[in-house]
Amino acid sequence: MDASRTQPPQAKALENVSVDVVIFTLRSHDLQVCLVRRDCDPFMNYWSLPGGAVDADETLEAAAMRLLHSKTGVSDVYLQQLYTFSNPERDPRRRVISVAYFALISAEQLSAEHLDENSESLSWHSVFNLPALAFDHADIVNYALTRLRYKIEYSAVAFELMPEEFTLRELQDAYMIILDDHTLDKANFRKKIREADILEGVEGYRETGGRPAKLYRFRKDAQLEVKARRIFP
Amino acid sequence: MDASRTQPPQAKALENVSVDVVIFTLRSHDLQVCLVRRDCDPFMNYWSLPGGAVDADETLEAAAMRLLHSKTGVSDVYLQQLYTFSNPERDPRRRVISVAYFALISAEQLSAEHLDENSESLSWHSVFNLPALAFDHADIVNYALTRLRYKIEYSAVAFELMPEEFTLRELQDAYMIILDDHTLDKANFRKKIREADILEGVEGYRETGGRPAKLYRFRKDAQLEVKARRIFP
DNA sequence: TCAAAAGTGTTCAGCTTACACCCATGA
DNA sequence: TCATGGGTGTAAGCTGAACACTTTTGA
Repeated sequence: MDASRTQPPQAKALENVSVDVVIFTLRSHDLQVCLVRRDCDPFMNYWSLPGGAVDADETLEAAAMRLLHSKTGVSDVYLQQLYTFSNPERDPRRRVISVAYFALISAEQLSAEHLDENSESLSWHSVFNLPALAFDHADIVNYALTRLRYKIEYSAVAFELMPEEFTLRELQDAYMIILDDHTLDKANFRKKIREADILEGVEGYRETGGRPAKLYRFRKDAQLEVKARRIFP
Repeated sequence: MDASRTQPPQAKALENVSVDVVIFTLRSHDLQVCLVRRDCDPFMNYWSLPGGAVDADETLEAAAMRLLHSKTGVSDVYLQQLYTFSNPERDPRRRVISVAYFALISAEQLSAEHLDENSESLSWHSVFNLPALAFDHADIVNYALTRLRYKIEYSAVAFELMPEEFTLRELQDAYMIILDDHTLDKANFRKKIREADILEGVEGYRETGGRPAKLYRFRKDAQLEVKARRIFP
């Protein structure tokens, strides 16, 4: 979407195609998406998803990755195609179909500058309390959230949102926040993770209010399987 | 794909976007896809998926439906977006991204003329024995098949491939053909279908080699839920 | 009365769910 | 020693797989 702003139309960009990216992260016990504020019409001053044009010689995924990097400073990110939106009226200026992607970034990966809360043009918003969004971007975010929730049940994508090292409680919190279901049973959750055989213990413990919690990280070799293998039965 | 052949580029068609449709049907104990033979370069004489350009004022889904109707004479069909393919080299002539859809049609819906086996330009091929396909169409078919197999496990899409009335054995055969797994247990399959509560009995029986089989049809009100509800646990 | 296919009931293993309990730490 | 949160074991219940069995037809 909105190719003209983030990247002026060039001879070498595709005319009727754009890419929008729903970038999720977990911050302060909340699932948040990256939004940018529009500085021109239509939808001036509305928040919208990061989006832009596709170069003539790049894949859609490369375009999404490029955008992601320009907005967050991060590369090497989990990125997946979501859906292609094509309502002819979705952009009032001209016909643009938008290929939506969703990305998962851990808060750890985000550098301080990109996390600056006071930025006028880019900030992170709770998916549970979104402002009015430009174009059909509210639909896109909702769909991305639905897909994330499905995916988390059978694959290990949740780890893409976790820091390098984490406790089992922190992982369970992540699941509960994403699913918006805070009733998961601790013992059963741990058993499920143990049987999936995707974690390995690391040295050290996290200080908590009570007994210190063991730290884990994602097994490197399991990480490679994330996109392919079905982790949970 | 291949916008230039099935529909000459017009001022009102999108330049860099096309739609390809993987049309599945069940015929003679086989899962088949509809293919058209190319009559010009590139990939002259290769088989390819039905595809075409998108008009400036129609959605991608409408374009896919229009194509589907022109090739099969059928409307009111199960149609779902699959994936958007964007490799810059996928069409050697120019940059075209292709939004792939998959459609499910029962053999009953297809009129005799469209089923003509001897047609030089359009015919149905077993997914288990495909010819070499033009462009990246083999990838598209494979991906569609994977998705169909997933979907059949938790939703009622298989019914889209069945005739109006059918026996439980015929339904089980459909599942086994699609999954390419001919070991499903009869009793367990029937129990699963019964518990899903999506069928209703109709008058009459199908003559078979042994005891006649009761005929069923899909419950009309359940049909509305197909796209939304998760039928199987 | 036998073959063929429809249709049903029952057992057993494995998994999920719920819940109770113990452990380690700091105040 | 008590509150807090980490960590584990187990019994009950449910689900799915395997299989044996009965029923109804035509030859």
